[in-house]
Amino acid sequence: MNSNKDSQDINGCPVVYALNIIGGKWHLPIIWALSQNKVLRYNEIKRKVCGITNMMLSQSLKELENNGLIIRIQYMEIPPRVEYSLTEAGISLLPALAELAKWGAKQMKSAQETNSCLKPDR
Amino acid sequence: MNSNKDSQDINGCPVVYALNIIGGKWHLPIIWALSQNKVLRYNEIKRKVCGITNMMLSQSLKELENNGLIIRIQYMEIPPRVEYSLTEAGISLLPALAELAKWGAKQMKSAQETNSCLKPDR
DNA sequence: CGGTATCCGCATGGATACTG
DNA sequence: CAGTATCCATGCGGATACCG
Repeated sequence: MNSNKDSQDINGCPVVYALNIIGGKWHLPIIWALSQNKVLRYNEIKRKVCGITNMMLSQSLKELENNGLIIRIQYMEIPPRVEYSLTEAGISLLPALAELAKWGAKQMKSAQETNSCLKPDR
Repeated sequence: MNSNKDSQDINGCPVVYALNIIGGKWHLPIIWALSQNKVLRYNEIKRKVCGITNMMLSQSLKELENNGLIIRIQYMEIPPRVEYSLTEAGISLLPALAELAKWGAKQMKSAQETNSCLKPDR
C-alpha cells in the first residue's frame, strides 16, 4: 500500500526496524551494560546507566523485553529480586553494534580534525 | 566529568555518536536513496523518500552535510540545480548498515513467528 | 527492591504559505 | 527548482510522588 514503485519502503526496511528497537535514548546504554555483565538487577542497571530515571529504565526494559532482546526473571522472594540479561537475539546484535562503533569512532576523529566551524547541528 | 568509574560513558560512546547522526527519522531513508542513485537532486530525493516534507528534507540534508556524510553541490544556473551525493564517509557507513539490516531482518521474522500477544511497545 | 502514576516542559516534526 | 518561515500538535522524556 505504501509501495509506489519509486519510493522507499520505509515501513518494511529492516534497518529502520532495527533502529526503532535500539534507537531509544537509553536502549543502547542498557544493552551495553548487559553485554558487559551477563546478569544485572534493576538497580544495578540503574547505577550503571548514569542519569536514567525509574520511568525511563522500566519503560526501556519493557520495550527491549517485548522486542526479544533481553529477558526478565522475577524471583518471588522478599525482598523482591528481578534479574535482566541479554537473549540470544540481543547478543547477536553486538557484532552489528561493533561495526557501527568502528564507524562512529572514525567519524568522531575526523570531525575533530577537519575542525568544523559548523555549529552543532539541530 | 561524566566519568564516574562505574557508569557508562554515554557522551563518548561512538555508537551513540553514530546513532545521533543516522538516528533521525529521515536520515536513513535519505542515505539509502543516495546509496542507490549516486547523485540526486533535491526534488528527486523528495520523491524517493515517501512522505517527507520540505522542512524535514532540507533540515536533514543540512545535518547530514554537517556530519560529513553527504556533499551538496550547487550549480549557479537558472533554474537552480542542487545535487547531493554520499561522501567517502557516507559510503563507509553502508557496510555497518548492512550488518544492522541483516540483524533487523532476522528480528522481524522471529517477531512474526513467536507471534507476540505483546502489544506494540510504547 | 522494583517498579507505577501523574504532571509538565520542551524539542521534534508536520502543514502551510511564501521566497530567491 | 530549491529551499525558508511560521505556526502548531504531538509525544518524548524528566521530576516527583507513591505502591506492592
